[in-house]
Amino acid sequence: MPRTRQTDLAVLGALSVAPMTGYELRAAIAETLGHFWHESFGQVYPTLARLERDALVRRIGPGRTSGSRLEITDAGRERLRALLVEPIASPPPRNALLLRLFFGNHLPDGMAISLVEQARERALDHLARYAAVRAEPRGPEPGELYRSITLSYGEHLARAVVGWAEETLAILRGQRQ
Amino acid sequence: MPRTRQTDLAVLGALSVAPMTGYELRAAIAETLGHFWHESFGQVYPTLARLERDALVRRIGPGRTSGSRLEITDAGRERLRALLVEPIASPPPRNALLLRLFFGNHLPDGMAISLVEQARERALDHLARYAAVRAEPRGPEPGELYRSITLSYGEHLARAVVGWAEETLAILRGQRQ
DNA sequence: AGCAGCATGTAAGTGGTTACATGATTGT
DNA sequence: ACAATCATGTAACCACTTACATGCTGCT
Repeated sequence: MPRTRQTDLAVLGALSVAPMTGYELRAAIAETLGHFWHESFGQVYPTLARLERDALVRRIGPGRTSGSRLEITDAGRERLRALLVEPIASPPPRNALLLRLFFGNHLPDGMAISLVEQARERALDHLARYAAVRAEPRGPEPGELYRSITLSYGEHLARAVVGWAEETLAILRGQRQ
Repeated sequence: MPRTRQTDLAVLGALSVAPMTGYELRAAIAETLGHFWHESFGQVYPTLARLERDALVRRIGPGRTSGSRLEITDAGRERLRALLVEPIASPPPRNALLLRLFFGNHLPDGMAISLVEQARERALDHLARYAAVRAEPRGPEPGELYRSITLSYGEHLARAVVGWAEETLAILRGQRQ
């Protein structure tokens, strides 16, 4: 079970909400799934072409300006369900921050502290953005519960990073003198 | 600043601790950095060949059975320091679990709950492994502080996942009846 | 003699990024 | 007229995984 067709899942999932052009699709993914998913144009367009060839999506009327919107077909919805229940193949872990920190004794003075501070700041940044999203008024749409659950995941993890960073900074700063 | 040469960093870092064969190197990375880093053989050997060509590592006496150990050179140590201070280029986020959960309303009944349960279990598993590592007796080696810091990161994050999972399970189970 | 573990590599393929090229539409 | 944004794609490249091929060493 390769780690493949993840892009298909994201694309079909997004199109299951509403028909979109490739451009809108990418924007929708960046906006809505942005804090845990990413697709580039170089990935979106070839994927859409393939999905269209396999009749999982279909071209319909024009988008906002030019271009044609793509709509998910029944076969596409079926495919989406099939992809959703496939076991998750996690990519091997690769945490660049921890890799650097692990070799912290080779780091120039103060660098380790600065790395941890940056991590803390980034996490606080994320928390602020999540709070902003939470503040937006929303109706009780069907996907709303699950949107909130993914947001909550981001919040828990960001808070954990802040906690770790503050603990670690206390240790590293204590170590210095 | 491409997301490249991360493998160089991991390899040079590991060799800065002790000379190793490619095989030992890979095992050392899996053991010590295992919870936040990964290298495959198909990556390790070409990298070692390139580093040797660039005189950042050098072949020395045989390993435990056959094969030759590789030692980091002064140029290699310099390179390592240079890589360590390079800004971190994070790969775009791609969380397969959240992607599935986000489209949770397309998931068959009970599937969302099962996904969250699995995530909880995996996190508990990680915590158990971290605890085992903590229990191993260790001397106050130079890298020990930083090893502990990366472990602590793993612990904070795993606890966050457990917390999120339990909160989420309560919500999803409440929703069902 | 045979097996487990040590050791080294290559080849093919994949998923993905980045940069480039191009053009239409809308608002100012 | 011009700029910004909408829109669609391609080409080159990259890191990485997987699978395969090969052979040595030490133990039983």
